Amino acid sequence: MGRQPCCDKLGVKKGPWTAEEDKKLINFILTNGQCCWRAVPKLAGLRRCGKSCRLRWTNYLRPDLKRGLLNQAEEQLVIDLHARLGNRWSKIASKLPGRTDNEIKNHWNTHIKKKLIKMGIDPVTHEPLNNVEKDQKYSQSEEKHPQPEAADAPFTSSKETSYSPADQNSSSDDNNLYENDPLISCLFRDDPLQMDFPWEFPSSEEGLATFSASSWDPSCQWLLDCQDFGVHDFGFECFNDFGVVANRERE
DNA sequence: AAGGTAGCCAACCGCGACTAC
DNA sequence: GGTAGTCGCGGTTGGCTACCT
Repeated sequence: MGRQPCCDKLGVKKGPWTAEEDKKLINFILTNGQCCWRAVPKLAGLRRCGKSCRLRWTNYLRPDLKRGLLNQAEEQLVIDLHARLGNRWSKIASKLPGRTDNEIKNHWNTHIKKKLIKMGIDPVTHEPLNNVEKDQKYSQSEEKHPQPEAADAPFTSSKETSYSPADQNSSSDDNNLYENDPLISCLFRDDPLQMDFPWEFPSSEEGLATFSASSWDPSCQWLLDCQDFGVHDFGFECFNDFGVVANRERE
């Protein structure tokens, strides 16, 4: 016999999360850590699927999340990584601290894609749109993603090698394919990309605030983020408690 | 002011890989 | 070794908001 089903569809709530549900989930994770997602809803007293809990946590409630639009440097990095990896959003997100794959995917589809098209660059192949049209005429039976030429791809680095987004299905050969590119090879190590530029983002009324990615302190951002996702609805008392719990755990 | 449209984003769905039984 | 559950990922959708006519 296998395992039990992830959730018994009956009685499982769907749709937007309420402040109360968020509170329960946050409280549970901060107290118990991320364990088996299947068990989370039951243990946390939620009528949700474990899958839904995981998504809510990773995409919205995680204390180390950055809120707000991607800055220019992040956007450039996303474009660069997408040129090499294609739609492997989780891989791309793993190199952008505080950003989720969902967030990057949304940003790509709503902002970057349009920007690139406006600039005459095909967002799939990262080639100039004219070239893409020509390629499609010449080789309709060939691969969907022609190999980008380094000189023609304005958003790719000078260290361009022979991979393309078309390689995205060849997961087992990733290491071999990308080992010559420092940027890509770092994706297959556990450590996040060390960016030597500071994160810059507009802080409400003080112009630009800067902080370095390496000095990232989740506990600080956690407190700042409370305002961002409408924590007022939760009641601040509970978040004071979370802060205490989180700090205790760190000690 | 009201209705229509476009943009944005949180959340869901379905699939594949992995793994427990 | 086969079956079935879990997890994570990428694609898609639906609802809310802002903007336009």
